[in-house]
This record gives sequence, structure tokens and C-alpha cells, in this order.
Amino acid sequence: MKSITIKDVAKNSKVSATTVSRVIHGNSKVSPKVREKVLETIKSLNYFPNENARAIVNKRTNVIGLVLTDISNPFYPTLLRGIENTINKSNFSMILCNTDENPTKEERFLRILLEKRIDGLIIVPTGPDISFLKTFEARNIPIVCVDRVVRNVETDSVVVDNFHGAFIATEKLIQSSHQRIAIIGGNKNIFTIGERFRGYTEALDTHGIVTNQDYIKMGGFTIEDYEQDTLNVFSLATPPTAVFSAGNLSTIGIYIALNKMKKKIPRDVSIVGFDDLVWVEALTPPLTAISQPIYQIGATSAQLLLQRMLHEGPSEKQNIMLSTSLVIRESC
Amino acid sequence: MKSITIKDVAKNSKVSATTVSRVIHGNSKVSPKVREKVLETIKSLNYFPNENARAIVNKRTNVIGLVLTDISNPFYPTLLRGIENTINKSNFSMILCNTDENPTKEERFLRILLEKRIDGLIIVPTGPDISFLKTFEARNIPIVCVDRVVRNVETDSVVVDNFHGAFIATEKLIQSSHQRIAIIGGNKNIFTIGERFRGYTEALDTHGIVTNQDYIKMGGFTIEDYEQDTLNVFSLATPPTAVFSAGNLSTIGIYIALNKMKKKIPRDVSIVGFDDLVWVEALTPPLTAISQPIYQIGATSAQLLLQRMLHEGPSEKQNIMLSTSLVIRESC
DNA sequence: TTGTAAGCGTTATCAG
DNA sequence: CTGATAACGCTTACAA
Repeated sequence: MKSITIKDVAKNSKVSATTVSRVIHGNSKVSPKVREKVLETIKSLNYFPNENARAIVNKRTNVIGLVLTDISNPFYPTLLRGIENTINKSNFSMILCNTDENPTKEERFLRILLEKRIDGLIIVPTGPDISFLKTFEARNIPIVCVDRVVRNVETDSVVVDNFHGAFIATEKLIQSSHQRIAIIGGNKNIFTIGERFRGYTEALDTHGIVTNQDYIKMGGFTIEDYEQDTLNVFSLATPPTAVFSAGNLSTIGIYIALNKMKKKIPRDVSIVGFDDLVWVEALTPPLTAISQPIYQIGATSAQLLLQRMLHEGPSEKQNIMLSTSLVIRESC
Repeated sequence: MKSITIKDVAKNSKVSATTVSRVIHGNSKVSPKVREKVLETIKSLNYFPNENARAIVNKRTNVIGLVLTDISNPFYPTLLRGIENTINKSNFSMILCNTDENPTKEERFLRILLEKRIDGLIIVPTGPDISFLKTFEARNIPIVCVDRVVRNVETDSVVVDNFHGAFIATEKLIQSSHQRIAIIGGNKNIFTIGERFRGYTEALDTHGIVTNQDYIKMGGFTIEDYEQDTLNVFSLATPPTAVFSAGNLSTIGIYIALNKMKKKIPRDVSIVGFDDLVWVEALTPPLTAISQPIYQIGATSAQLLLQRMLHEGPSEKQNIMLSTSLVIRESC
């Protein structure tokens, strides 16, 4: 099954491969007649240039890698669209990899991406030290960290002010005169979650509320975990009167548990959640939530990456922090 | 900035490039000593083979294309994971493209994927006639259609029994002694939605209920559309007593609208929805829903594609239809 | 077991 | 404006 190459087009058009190549990208001068003819046979032969061959001579693949933890987390699809819509304008494609927070998987993916010679990388790193990124750096392949940062190599980055978001979320609860405020969320070792936990603690501190260790349920992973955490914390002798949900999955678990316990929101329990996703408005009552500019996070990181890949923009690394806002609904 | 190539490794190991090549994929015989030496210098030079160069000689990229409408639709992330986890085992990577139901975008992506010489394609086609797929077919690039099918080329496919799912959903409502049943959903021209609409109609027919055109709100696109549709249909002089939500976005709109109208579910209105996503259980009350084996749809299509790419399995195209099930909760 | 040389599909250089 | 020719990084006969 011989594939049609530029030579076939050349032969059929009675010109050289060079000429065909020229009409294809259209930079160089080619006589109108010849161009016409070539275009014609390209069509008739149904010829499509081989990007891999191109890549090897141009040292450029027009592909970027997107490495994130799990596209199933409702945060990511919007992020991805922000990235994709931005890079598409410059004709880049994207290879997607899900690490599931597993550094081994992550390294394997990075290796594959490197071998495919991607032009740039956008990554939500599993941890603060990704040694393989050194290899990218050494080859001058631009890296943008999103949502989390890395400390062993200097990269551009786009994150959100998780600390402040959590702070105002917790403060909102305090201002609604709550004193016994629980926090339910995932693993604190994850950068964003750690920041949110800090924000929660700081808000309590600022308002002179002593943190009750029993009200801290950090370390869940699945919705079921969060559901159980909620059940547990509200079964305490002195249960909290409010809860800050540090992530979107925990919000689901909390609502499920509270529904099962027949607790009315906000009468019995107030809630503020992190992440304002489409379905939180369908909850009863609609969730008061911290909203992140998710799409924009994606678009911004893609812009940063494009700048680097096209060698535009400043040479110093940029570290952008976008801000969050509180969307008040009826759960608090 | 010269990149390190196989020749550098060869030179530094005092062997030929051929030998290096051999130790890299490990098929051919190489003396242990030489192998050792080569491996060593590969490490010390931090050499990584160039997959593009490889691709051009092997006529194989180890990349597949995944073309879907919009990863933001909560149906897709799970589908994607089913695909990814399956192809990763065979060391394939995936380029993701979102068409937004736009045939022009779709064609552009397909062209790009073709030029990148992907080994296989998984696609949720925007419509029933995607002419560009002919080009893939002509080049023997395997295609698997997911969730929807195409009629102008023969492909493997994996779909779900949308008709039957909608049928039993509607029937469930009827069996709860509803007669005035509305349907709210997206554009009927989309294969899956059309099938669901058929299922709804057929169920009514079967049970001798005449369909009331006023109860049919098909054509929404955004959550706001569905919210408005709900508002409208329940403002009718003789409003329905139940509603079948033909998609997950419509479910969100319906709950929002019903909440606003202070309608109690299921006391005032019963609901059955299509798609059993994680958050439907957090709704009040939890949604009775048609569940699709989303992950499995993905995994199955990836398996089909792998078979073709590795030239295993039967030569006749396979058209697989997976079944749905009704998950009963409290909204009906 | 190892190496030489040709070839994969492009593009860039340099003459003409 | 057009065409040889070399080069990109790798693999695979074919020889040795």
C-alpha cells in the first residue's frame, strides 16, 4: 500500500518536488500556471503532506502536550477548552494525558511526549518536584504549569488565588454568625487543596475562632469518602453549623449526606463550596460558591505557551495569579 | 542548538547507529557488552529517540485521534477515560479535538489528523455524512464511530440503545400513572437525541396516550434554554405532571426552573432523566435516571480500534449496541 | 554480532 | 521562477 508522496505530485505535475513543496506552504514565488497545475494534481491525487516528515526537517511538530490529573474532574473540561480554543488559532494540536495523581504515570507520559517532540507542554504537576521537567528545560521546550506550581525548574505558571478564595468563603460563613465551621476536602498535599486549607484556617484565626480538629476532614478522594466525612462530622456530640467544601467532588458528597440526614440547608447547616460549576445551581438550595475563572486560566496558559513557542514576549518567566470571586446563592 | 541523535550515541559508544537502533527496541541480537555500553551513553547523553523520524520509516505514529463535540459535556470525560486507559496499554497517545457540532471545524481537524498520520480515529460525528472519512477509508486508517453512526462509510461503531432507554424512562413515568408527560431536550437532528425522542413517542403510543405538541420542547442548546423551556411548559393552561429530560444539560435546566417555580419534585412534577452522572444524586430529590455504561462505551471503542490497528479480529465491521438501565431514585 | 548504504517524505540551499 | 542535491533522524536489507 504505497502512500502518495510529494514526489508523486511532482511527477504528475511534471515539476520538481521542490516546486510542489513551494506551492504547498505558499511562501515562495511560483508561476500561476505551475501553481494551478500542481494544486490540481494535489486534488486529483488526494494528496496530503506528511506532517511527520515535515516535523523532522522543521524541528517543529505543531503539537503540544496537556498533562493533567483527570479530565473527569469537572474542573478540567473547561480548562481544556480554554487551552484548545487558544492554540487552535495558531494551528496547534494537543495530546492529552491523565496522570491520576500518579508520578510514575506522569513520568511515562512526559517521556512519550518528549519523544514525540512536542513543541510545548502545559502541565498540572502531580507534585512540586517533577525531575523529568529538567529534560524539557534542557531542550528549551517551553513549559507552563497550571493550577499548581513546581519548584525544581523555573516555568511560566497560571494559578488561582486559592488561599484568598477559601478565606472569603470561610469569612462569609463567619459573617453569617457561624462559629462551628467544618472543612471537608481532599488531600492537603495537593497544592490547591493545601492553599484552600490555609485560607480556611487563616480566616478562623483572624476572627479569633479556635480551630476544632474534629471539624477538619481533609483526605477524601471519592464522593463516597466525602459523604462519609460529612456523616461523621455531623454525628459529633457538638456538630458544626456550617461547612466549607474545599472542592467540587466534596460538594456532591456533602449534599448527598445532608439529604440523607434530612438536614435542611441553610436552616440546619450552611455551606459554601469551592468551584462554581454548572450543576451547583440545580442543587437545592443553589450553592453559594467560590468561582474560579476556569476557562480563562486555560486560555491564559495557552497564550503564555504560544508566546514562548513563537519566541515572543518577555524572557523572564511569568507567574500569573488569577483571582476568585464569591457567588452568593442560598446555601448560606 | 543541535539535538542529540542516534549518531551521537553511536559515536560516543564507538558503534554504528544501526547497533544503537537495535539496542533501543531490543528485538535484534546485540552482545551484552555493547548493549551495556550503549545504554550507558544513552543515559549519559540523555538521549531520547525521535518518534517522528521513527514514524516516517515505520509508517506508524502510535497516535490516535479522538474527535468529539465538546469535552465540557459531562458525558465525554468518562468516555475519554475509557478510551485512554485502553489505548495506553498498547502505548498509544491521543490527540483530542472538539468540534462543537460544527462540520467545518470537524473537517479541519480530520485533515490535520490525517496529515499527522494518526493510526486510527475515534469519532463522534457531527452528522450522518462525513465525506472526509472517505479519505481515511481510502488509506485504510481504521475508524470507530462512537455514540452516533455515519452512513457514507462503513465503520466499526459503538452506540447505546437510546431508543430503548427513552422508552423505559417514559414508561416508568406512565406506570407512575402520569398521562401528561413533557419532553425537554436538544436538537432532534443529533442522532442520540432523535432516538430518545422516538423512544418517548413510542412509549406514549404504546400506552395509548396522544402526544401533545405543547409538551414537546426539543431544540434547546444551553442550560438557559432548557430552563426557559421548563418555565414555558409548566405555565401552560394544562401543564404536564411529569417530564422526561432527554439529556444531562436539560436536567440541570429543569431542576433550576422547577426550584424557581417552587414546584416540589415528585409531588408536583415527576422527572426521569437521561444520563446518570455523579451529581444527579446530590439533587433534591436525587434523580431517577437512565444510566449509560459510558466508560465501557469508551473502552469498547478503543478495543475495536486497537484490533483494527493491530490487524487482529474479524474483518467485517462490528456494530455494537450497549444497553442502558433505569436507576430508580426519588424524582419519580 | 556488527556495519554500510539505501530509503522514509519533507524542506533548505544553492545554482541556473 | 525552477530544480538538483543534501540533510533531517531513524530503520532495514544486505554484507561482512
